[in-house]
Amino acid sequence: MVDVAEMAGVSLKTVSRVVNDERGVRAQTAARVREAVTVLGYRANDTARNLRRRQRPATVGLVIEDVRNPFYSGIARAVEELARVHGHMVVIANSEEDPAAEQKAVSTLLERQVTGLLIVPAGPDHGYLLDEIRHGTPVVFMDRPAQGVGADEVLIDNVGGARHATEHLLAHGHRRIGVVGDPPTVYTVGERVRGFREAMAAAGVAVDESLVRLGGRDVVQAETATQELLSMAHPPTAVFTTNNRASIGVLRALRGRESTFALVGFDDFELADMLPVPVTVVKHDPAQMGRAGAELLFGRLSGDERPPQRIVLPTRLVPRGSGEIAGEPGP
Amino acid sequence: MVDVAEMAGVSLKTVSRVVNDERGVRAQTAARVREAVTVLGYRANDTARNLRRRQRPATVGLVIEDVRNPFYSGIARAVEELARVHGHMVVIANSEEDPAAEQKAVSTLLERQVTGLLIVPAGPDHGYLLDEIRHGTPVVFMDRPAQGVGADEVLIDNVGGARHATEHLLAHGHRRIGVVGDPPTVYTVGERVRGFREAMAAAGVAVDESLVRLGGRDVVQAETATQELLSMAHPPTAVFTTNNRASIGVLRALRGRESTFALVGFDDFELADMLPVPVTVVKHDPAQMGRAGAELLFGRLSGDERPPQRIVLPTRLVPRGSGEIAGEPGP
DNA sequence: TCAGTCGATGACAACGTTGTCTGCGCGTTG
DNA sequence: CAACGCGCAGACAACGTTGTCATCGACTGA
Repeated sequence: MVDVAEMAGVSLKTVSRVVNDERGVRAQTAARVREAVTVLGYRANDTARNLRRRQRPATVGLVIEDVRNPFYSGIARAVEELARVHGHMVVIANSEEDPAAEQKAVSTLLERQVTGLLIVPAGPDHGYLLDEIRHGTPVVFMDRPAQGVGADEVLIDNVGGARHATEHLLAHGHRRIGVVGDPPTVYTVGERVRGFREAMAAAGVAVDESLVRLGGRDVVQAETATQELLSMAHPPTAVFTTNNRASIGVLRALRGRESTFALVGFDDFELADMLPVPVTVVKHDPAQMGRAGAELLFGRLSGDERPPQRIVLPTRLVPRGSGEIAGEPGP
Repeated sequence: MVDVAEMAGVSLKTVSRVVNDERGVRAQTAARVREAVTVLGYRANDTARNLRRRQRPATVGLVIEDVRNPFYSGIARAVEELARVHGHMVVIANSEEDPAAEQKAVSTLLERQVTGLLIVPAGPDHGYLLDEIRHGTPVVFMDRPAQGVGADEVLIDNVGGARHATEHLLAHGHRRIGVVGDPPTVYTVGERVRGFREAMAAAGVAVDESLVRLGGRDVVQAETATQELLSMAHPPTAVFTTNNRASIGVLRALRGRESTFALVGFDDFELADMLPVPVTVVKHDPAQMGRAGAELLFGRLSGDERPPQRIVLPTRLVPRGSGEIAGEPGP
């Protein structure tokens, strides 16, 4: 900047005025400055500018489990789009569902002075964010609520979606319905299992606990769980999967087997409709979640002072075939 | 920080020493400072620290086309992992294959003082980065080379992969082979089409240009192109797709049709092996590309002064069925 | 003609840190 | 006992900007 000022024969402040498009500089002077800027390849230093202006870098932090999961990349994309509109960039951190990693990421993000945080919580407690939130850093939790903090949340109707899925299977005569998915300690899984149990109870059907296989964290573990189910003396006639990874694991286990079962999965996934038996799913829109979260965040940044909001997004059952396989005739 | 200093009854510098784990502070004093830090919820201001230390925020910029494409999210994830190891965060920008958007993103990233840039180039010319690179900001181009700049590049063996794909189809008797994909102005598409033509020429088979349908940018357009191919008087007996989006478009168009053709697609994709006719693909590893790019970048940051490197990653043909459909007997 | 005004520009300080240098008190050494 | 070294702590300046205020010349209007 000093070089530019010297070359243009003006003061630092005038250069500052020109690069910031402030008024009060003669056109001729401005032109001289601009020339020097291009010649010297000067670029304003955002760090110094932010320090001086006592503002934070226009960056929001997004903490998710894994970008490779289409659910999260859908969220990430939507957040990025809205952020761009608001002149912000997005820093993505993968928590890998590990509370320690999440906390580490959040803390680094905070030191980096991000203006706001969008978090898919992995840890059980977010009290450690209380101070930050009180100090004015807006935080929005997505997909799962946070414990120990009052903050904006964007969730989906997990219980309702799971209930619909289960009712769908029940309607097709199924009574021995299994569940395959992640550990029930994961909020969404817990809720979805709850929806499943509610629907079963409402139909007066007892849940055979040996058919509930929760705990796998990836496709392979879901596959293994399914193989175990299939090799039981009385295998289930239908299965509800708690998320897209589990659905795919189940499908892999099912492939080539003669024995099969009906399936309804939570989360839609690409090509679900193109498989030999198209997969019936509980669909929802990751982009909608990302948008809603980002909107809340930027709303807070522009002065929205309402009490913490909770947005619950709808789900929709998309029947495609795999859930319509008939079970044994009911009693 | 002043508050902390006051509360602990020490000078600013001593607080600084404590939070930075510098030696030269009595244990007792340090404890007092640390207490004040927790009580007041003090967090070091990275902006000011970076300014003072004349260093840039430990952040790398990643410019890709769209995180939702598994190819890019695979890259993103690998980059993030390596970045974390090096204490860096990753800012992701989606260029949407638009040169203007790319340049805008790069420029913002640069103002943000990122320490390095990983770019999947959308624009044809990257001369505008020359200055930056000369000024010491390391830039690595991924998936496509950059014009007008000497910088590190990580590519895949597009020509070789496409040649293998084509040879595979030729070996199964196909002569009327079509191509569906993005505009050939996209570097990778151009290269893959080149590989296709080379293999055809080597086999002495003329390319029927009416079967080459390049220009679609998404699944839907590939689907349309395929429908056009299928409704021709002499439809192709096989098709080579230049990327995963195109492959999926083709598959969608093919579904439910009686008429079909053999297919080999560039890029692997999830569930490709689970479809009614498992899809033969030219496979490569996005994570490997992300890692290689990030390794180059961090190498530069730690003083690697070699001339610009070009890494070319291998591809592998994975026969799954869709490419093994027999064509008309050759002459 | 002269006070008053306005537009253009610059001097200076400050943003929150940290590197450098200095100072103090105490223990060691010849 | 003087000289020295060492551990600990603080004063000060500077990182690259920009907000504030001052300055200066020219122009306006009575």
